Amino acid sequence: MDRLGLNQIRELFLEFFETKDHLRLKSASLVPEEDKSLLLINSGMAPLKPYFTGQKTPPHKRVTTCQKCIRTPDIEIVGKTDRHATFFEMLGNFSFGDYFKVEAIKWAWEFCTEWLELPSERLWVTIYQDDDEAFEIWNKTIGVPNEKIVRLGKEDNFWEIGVGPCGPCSEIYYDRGEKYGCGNLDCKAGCECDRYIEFWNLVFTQFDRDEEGNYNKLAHPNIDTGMGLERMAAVMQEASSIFEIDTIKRILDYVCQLSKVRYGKDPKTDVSIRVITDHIRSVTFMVSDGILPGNEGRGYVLRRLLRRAVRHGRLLSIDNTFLSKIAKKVIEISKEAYPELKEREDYILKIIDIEEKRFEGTLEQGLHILEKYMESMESNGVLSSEAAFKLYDTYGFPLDLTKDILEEGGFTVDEKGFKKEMKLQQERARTARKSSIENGWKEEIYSRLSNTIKTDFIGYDSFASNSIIKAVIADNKLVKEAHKGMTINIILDKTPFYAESGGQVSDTGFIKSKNFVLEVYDCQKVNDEIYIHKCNVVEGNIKIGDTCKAEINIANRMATTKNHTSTHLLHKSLKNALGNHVEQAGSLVNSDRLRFDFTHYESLTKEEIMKVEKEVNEIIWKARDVTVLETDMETAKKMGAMALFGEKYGDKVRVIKVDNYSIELCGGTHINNTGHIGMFKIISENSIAAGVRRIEAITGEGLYKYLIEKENILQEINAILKTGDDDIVKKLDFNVKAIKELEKEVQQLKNQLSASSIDDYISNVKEIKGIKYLIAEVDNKDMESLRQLGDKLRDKIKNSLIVLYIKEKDKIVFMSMVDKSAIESGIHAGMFIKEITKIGNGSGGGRKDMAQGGIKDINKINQIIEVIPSIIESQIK
RNA sequence: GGGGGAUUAGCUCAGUUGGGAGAGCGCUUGACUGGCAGUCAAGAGGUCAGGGGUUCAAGUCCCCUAUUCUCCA
Repeated sequence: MDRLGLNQIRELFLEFFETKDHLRLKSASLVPEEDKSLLLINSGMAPLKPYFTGQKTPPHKRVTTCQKCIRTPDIEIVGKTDRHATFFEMLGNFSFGDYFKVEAIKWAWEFCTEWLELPSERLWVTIYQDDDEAFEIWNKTIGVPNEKIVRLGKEDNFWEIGVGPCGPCSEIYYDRGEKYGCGNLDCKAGCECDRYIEFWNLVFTQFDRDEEGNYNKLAHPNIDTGMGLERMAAVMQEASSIFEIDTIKRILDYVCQLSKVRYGKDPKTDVSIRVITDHIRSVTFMVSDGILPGNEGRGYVLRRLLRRAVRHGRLLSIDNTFLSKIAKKVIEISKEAYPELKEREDYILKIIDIEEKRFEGTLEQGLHILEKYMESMESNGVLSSEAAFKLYDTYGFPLDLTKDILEEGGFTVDEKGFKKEMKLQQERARTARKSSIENGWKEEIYSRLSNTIKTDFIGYDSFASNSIIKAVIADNKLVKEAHKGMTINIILDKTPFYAESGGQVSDTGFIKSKNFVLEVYDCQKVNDEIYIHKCNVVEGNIKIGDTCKAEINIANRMATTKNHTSTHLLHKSLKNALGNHVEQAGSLVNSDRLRFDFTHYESLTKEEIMKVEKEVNEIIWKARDVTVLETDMETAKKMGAMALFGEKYGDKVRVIKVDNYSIELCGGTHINNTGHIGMFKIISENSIAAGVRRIEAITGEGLYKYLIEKENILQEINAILKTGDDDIVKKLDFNVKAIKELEKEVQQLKNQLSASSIDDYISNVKEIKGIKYLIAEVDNKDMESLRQLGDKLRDKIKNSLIVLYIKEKDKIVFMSMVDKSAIESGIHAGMFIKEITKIGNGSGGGRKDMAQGGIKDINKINQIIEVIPSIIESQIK
């Protein structure tokens, strides 16, 4: 047995199954394409599901893959054990209704013993307890001795998930030798201890479980096998943990080199080293598949992995940003099998860097808050679970960090309470999810249809077609006919209607015959094979088999088409202006405008926007030719075509080429010369998520309308300001300045006015028990000037209580001020206002020296004036 | 999808039971000054995210919306 490297084993496996007439497929993206039930690809067969369920026809009946996978449920354990990892690769061979048990078992054995040269005496197998067929093959055909075939129950060796295809499994184990064993007499394959390691699982999908729980035999059973590449490598290299496998070890060593911490010295730091080693692999691959750190879904998984890695980096006292350096190592090691890593290297490193820096900000904020908490804590105090949880939940500050810092200050934290809060939070989320999970499965009807009907799309060249109605669907059921007033879905044999995809909205239009008129408001496609026209029956009756004329709204299509070609120009121009890290992250193209989301780490400057806009317009004005050609993926890539993250491309791809400027894969509709676009204008630029910007732009007729709108506004302004376009800015500037100056002047005059009238007010001052008091109505004043007047009066009159009021339509507002010496005598403005406003059915309050209040019953003002002396008297000490 | 925060001057942020919008930095002006963020003084700068409500009175309380951060799924 050779000590094969991980990369060698992968290649051997794929080659082996190629010799058995398997088609080698590239690893699918970690982002599931059509499976909404899955967050991330977590097994080798996950991306092939549609082939197993019959939804899609596989390109070949025998397939072999090496699939990148991510699993995070055990994230807390990773680093603490030898085997757990969030990222792993799964080798698999698959049969879609072709070969079955005999071949699957035979080839698995052949590969292990002849290609990998594993000694057969070390191999054990397990089977499902009732699967005698598998036993016969292992025992009779292969020659595995009776005692090395272990029968296991449903829990271990029967694969099923709810309803659907399922079946028994058979696993192959490797015996690492007695020294790893538990010593029990009945220790054998399947034992919990570390002696027997399972590395290959063969699933024989031979049943279909229905809703009543019956297992119905499948006419064409499938084979689905999975072999953990890391586990296999561990066996081949006699590694005691996955972290000692050649490729992974290189990453681990690099972590040690960066942190200057030796591996194997301290169990605590070892955990951190392993966590970083594992997590960075997940992070690098996730980013390369277009996932961005965020607050939900996959983005959140990514963020959590990345931040955990940073956190452990700090535990190793790495204090500068380091993750992207390790990511670079990952790329270097895995680029042969996953060329997308190298292709997007700059981008991947940039995104990781940004997120790591962002996390630093989060930590700083949390630290600030924690310090505040600590200031108000007694020595040896315990931080409440609420406070700790809030730090974690709201500010993203890790608990272990909270603990460490508290410890340094001699404090502790209520961890039990924290866990309780965490549980509550999880339950809240779970119950909320349950109530929203009940949709889906409605598309099933179309998946079945796609086996019998196909729609021919002719809309690239024509706007109308003579078609035949192949299916009519109403209320999610197939019907034979429909009539006026119904909302139905129609499938045609051929159609000019573009179905929504690649961001471009669907065509609208009409389907007509002498018997009926249908208005098409939307068009969607299923499996790229059937086009579903959503329509209202405007007139007449329609039935299957009718011939008809399908016509799209041409003006709409043309406007949309212009916007779509502009989107390509924008994409290229952004790359030119900002750099190669710019990747499309979403787009919407309709007849009104285009919306383009792309990865970029900061807002665009005005200059950048203008530069981008100008470049696009120059291509338009130079009237460059746009050509479309169909080719295969290989050739397209060689031509340098930009392809999108997560976008699925078939064997044949369309390449849209704008002269020598832009070249991009795209299934949308395009004009044949950029001149038709007329003109291009960016109307907004903003952020929609961390690291993702959104640009909205308009072209052609839409832009013309936009200009007219702006012109109208300008004319209105001109009319109001009585100026022409040339002077408008000057005039407006002048007016704004003039208004400010006038306001100032008014304020000054008001002050002067009240100053001059101050003497009048003073002449009305009365006195009781040594306290001078004044109550006066003030005209045409706001609260601000009331206060200023009050200030002045109070400063002028010693030992005083000032009460000023404004009469409004249905209320009176009071303001009261008391000077320092009067306060010493016991006068309290707040209490005073409370007393007098009570009389007039109002309320109020404030401080000793200043208070406000109001009444609703304005007739009570005289009564209030009368009682003032007695209130003052009662307050004097 | 669910929960918890945040949004106040150009920037970083204070703002007590609701009662007079603030600090530091930056900016402008002036004076002083051979020093590493020079010193001192004066000044400009605010739709307290937007909208609605409660109240005599809302930056502050309640509701909605937007943006953003964060946790959970």
